Amino acid sequence: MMNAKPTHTFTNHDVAEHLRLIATLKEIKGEGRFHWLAFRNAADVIDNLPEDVNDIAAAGTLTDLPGVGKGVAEVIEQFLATGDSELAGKLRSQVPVTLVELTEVPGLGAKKVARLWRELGITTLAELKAAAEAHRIRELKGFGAKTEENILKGVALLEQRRHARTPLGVARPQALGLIQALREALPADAITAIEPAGSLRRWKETVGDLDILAITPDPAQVMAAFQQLPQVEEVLLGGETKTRVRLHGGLECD
DNA sequence: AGGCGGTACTG
DNA sequence: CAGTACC
DNA sequence: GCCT
Repeated sequence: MMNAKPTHTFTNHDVAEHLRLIATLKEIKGEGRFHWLAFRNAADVIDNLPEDVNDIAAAGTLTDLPGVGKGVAEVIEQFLATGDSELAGKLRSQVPVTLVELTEVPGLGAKKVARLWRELGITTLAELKAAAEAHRIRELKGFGAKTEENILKGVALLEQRRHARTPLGVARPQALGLIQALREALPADAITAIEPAGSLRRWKETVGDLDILAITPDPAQVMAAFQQLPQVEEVLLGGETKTRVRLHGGLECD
């Protein structure tokens, strides 16, 4: 039986990444929020799908998926068949794809990346680093010395982290440990619900940081307890409803 | 046709 | 305060 | 863009 097992078989994750690429390029291009957000949402849906997106496409029921309408479905079909899409192609001709990695520098979003590109001609991490070191960034309106420092830190972090992501097998037990510790540190009714989020929740093979989500009647109490856990090395940011810390070992956690 | 979250940091 | 970035 |  020649039952068609195409040479180009793409996983749900491949599709999701393609949709994310489109979303980011659209965002850099300056399209309105909801245009690109739709693609990012759809990407998350596909990424978490238990079924194979190839089967769904074959059945012609892509648009039954939440967040997948005519536009996204079209892109998915093209991608599954060719490994690319017209939309992505058009976007690539308008925006350098290398800008996408700049977007991964913490503190840099699409807006800033777009300006760095148009106003300073920066398209790569190396160029970004050079410009920051030469203090060319702070010349831009809305950018300051602090932003420049953060960019330098961010680039360094990215260069390291790129080759040092944490395996799920290490990260998950740590997260579960934090959750348990938090529960034990507080009265039972202080936390309505608490669970891993982000890449942890999506069972990605490696994670860049830990995300934990808690539902509580008293956020301040939980934030305080979180910051005082023994696992915490340094509080990077402490808000009323959100806290970011660095754990012993370097892993960061929200 | 109309809606599409909320907070924290920077300048 | 406005603009931006992130969860 | 997608959903209601």
